[in-house]
Amino acid sequence: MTLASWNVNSLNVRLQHVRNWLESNPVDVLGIQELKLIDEKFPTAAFAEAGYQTAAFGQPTYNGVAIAHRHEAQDIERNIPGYPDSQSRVISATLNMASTQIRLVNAYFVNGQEPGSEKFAYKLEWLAHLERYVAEQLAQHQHVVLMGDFNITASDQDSWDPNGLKETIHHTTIERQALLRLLALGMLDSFRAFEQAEKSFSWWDYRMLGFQKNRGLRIDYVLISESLRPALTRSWIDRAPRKWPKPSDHAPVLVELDMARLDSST
DNA sequence: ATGTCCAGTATCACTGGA
Repeated sequence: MTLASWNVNSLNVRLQHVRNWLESNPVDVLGIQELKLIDEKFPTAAFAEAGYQTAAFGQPTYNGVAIAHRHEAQDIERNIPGYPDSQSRVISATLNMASTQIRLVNAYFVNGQEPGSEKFAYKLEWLAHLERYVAEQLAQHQHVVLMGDFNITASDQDSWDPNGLKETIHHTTIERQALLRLLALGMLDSFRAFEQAEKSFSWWDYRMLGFQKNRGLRIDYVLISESLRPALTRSWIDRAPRKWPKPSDHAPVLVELDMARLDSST
């Protein structure tokens, strides 16, 4: 099965891109971030026509996340229990496969704007609650996937200019430590499980010819629980939609799992 | 530090993104 994560930067504007992309990339699951629309405006019918059920968690103007899935899903959860948040950033679902289940957490991490700002404090607080939430998911579910727009570069190799941007937003030590703590819970950065080209990024600034010059960041991830490592066969970033007219500034990140490789006897 | 590019609001200038 194939899972993908994509920050579409307004589903209103990008719906046709998503439909076109799903047509040539008929993934089993797509986690979407930055819907920028309310639930009443979520294009349920368009996804149904494409063969996907959906669970959405929107809000006016900003944020918003959704899961489009071909398999049956249950136990939909919105945001982080125990952490009241007016911003719609997390949606989770349990996906039923033939013989097993995957708990999927799709998240739009806080941007944080600038270290030291109020928004940065919110980012760190949100990250702490997410860590607790993922730990709970791992305790309750055999297989867990955490995907989304993390708004953090995991290391210098995930930035086009790690020296010039040292300790700026997405590059600070404290953000990276938060991401490392997520991994330390027993999650794997699926992209780095394979050899990848240097300067592989998932986001490029609209300005200053960012994409043409490949001045980007890798800030979109699909983390899988260690339990799924035997099933991991491929992980990649699809840069193609970033070349389309009026693109999202993010590219989809994909993971391929061969669930048949999991030893169900253990 | 600043400019620059994009989306949304009910605009004609602002916030927020990253």
